[in-house]
Amino acid sequence: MIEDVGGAEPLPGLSRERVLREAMRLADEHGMDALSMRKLGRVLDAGAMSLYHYVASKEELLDGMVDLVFAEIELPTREGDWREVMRRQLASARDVLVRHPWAVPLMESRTNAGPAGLQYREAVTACLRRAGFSIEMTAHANWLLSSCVYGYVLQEVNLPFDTAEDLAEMADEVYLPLLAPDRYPYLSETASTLLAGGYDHTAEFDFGLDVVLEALERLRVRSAGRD
Amino acid sequence: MIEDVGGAEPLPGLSRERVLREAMRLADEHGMDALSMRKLGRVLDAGAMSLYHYVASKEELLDGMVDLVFAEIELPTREGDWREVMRRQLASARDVLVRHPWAVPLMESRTNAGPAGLQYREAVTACLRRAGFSIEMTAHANWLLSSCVYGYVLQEVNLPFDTAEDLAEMADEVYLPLLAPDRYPYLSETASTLLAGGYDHTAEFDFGLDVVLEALERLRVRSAGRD
DNA sequence: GCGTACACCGTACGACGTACGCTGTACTAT
DNA sequence: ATAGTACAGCGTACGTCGTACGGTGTACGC
Repeated sequence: MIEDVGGAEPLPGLSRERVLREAMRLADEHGMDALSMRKLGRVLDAGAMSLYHYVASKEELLDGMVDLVFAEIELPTREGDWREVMRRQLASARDVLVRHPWAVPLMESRTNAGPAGLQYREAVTACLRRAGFSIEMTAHANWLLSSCVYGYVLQEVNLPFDTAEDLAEMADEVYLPLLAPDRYPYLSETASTLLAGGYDHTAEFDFGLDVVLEALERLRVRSAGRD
Repeated sequence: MIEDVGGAEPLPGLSRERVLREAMRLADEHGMDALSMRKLGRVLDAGAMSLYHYVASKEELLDGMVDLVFAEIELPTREGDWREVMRRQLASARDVLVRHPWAVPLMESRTNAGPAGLQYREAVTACLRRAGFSIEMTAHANWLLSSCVYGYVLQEVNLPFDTAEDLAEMADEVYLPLLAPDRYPYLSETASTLLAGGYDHTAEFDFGLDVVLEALERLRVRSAGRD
């Protein structure tokens, strides 16, 4: 059967690229639960089994999606203060992961890094090494910074509100009753304060990142002075 | 039908407690994929549908499991230097999460904190507040420390080896071919070095934690001096 | 004109979560 | 004693999932 190449829509037949892209779109818009081979096929005007010409299995599809996510993250630039460079880079990583929240748990259970994932890690490692960190310290820093991003996004996508208004709306109905002050005095104190002052995901992220970057800088300078 | 109370095995009929415990055992031993209502029922000598008398849905079952995991984490003690207390506490958290790796992605997609989860967060918040952190700074510290633990465990359970021997074994077959030095010079440099020196998950965790704790202590002292 | 390769699909199998309605037992009110 | 009610547990069935398998038609080399 010949491919229907009539429409103005992007229908250049199937391709691995198109399959992965559409899978990402489905996951972004309707969540990971909505991503089934049948639904993906339907979106692509194809049968479920046709997809298996481009991905070996659903697992491999997920691997590919994760790699596409890595490819979206800005790589560290080559010049500039390493802290500034990493700040920009990690902000981009957070951005991308928040935009594709399904990717975080996926990265966790996935062992096979794709080319984009490898290139990403290579670039970050390179940035730290060029800044003067030793190999061991680079490994430490790499771990710590990645932890912050992963952990932060994990927490951000978890919270059931996106904006300060959402938060204020939910507070009365859900949070305050849950956090009875007599049972959870400290939590409820914190909740009230944050509620009053507004809550900004980005500010929270930047603050933590700053603490870590400055601490690492101190270690870098100290070890450099010892050379 | 009367319950068969003959055997020496722990068979006190069904109960929410028993259902949750057995679900955890299944997930621990055979992974999250193996946790289905049918299999869980079989392990409990019951039909799948009987479980629905103790959990409203599989989602609620997962909520309960997550809360049991929180309950396993040691709470911070009341006295001692806050850094030492938190170090112990977070080490316990890492320990528990590595023992139940399925819990990490679960915590991510779960909005409803159970009593143990709330109590855990309350205790950590209390510890930081009593150490002298402001409400805002406590929130920051809480976020940062949690991120480290989550992110760290995310990375640890990801790595396909547990011990240094495992790593050495896999290295030749998998890592070194993957990390071609001409394409990924920095990564392969790091891999060789870490391989030669051995790799210790605990040391890596402790190092990063120390960096963060010391940085937070500096902030605490500085703000205390301003009072 | 024929053979082969390939893109694609329909069907089917065994798993899954769970809605529904049926059992048999235990307890309470009369 | 009897009837009524509540409840623990189960069997069956529906619609979903991933995917193995065996088609079917078109394109192209000989």
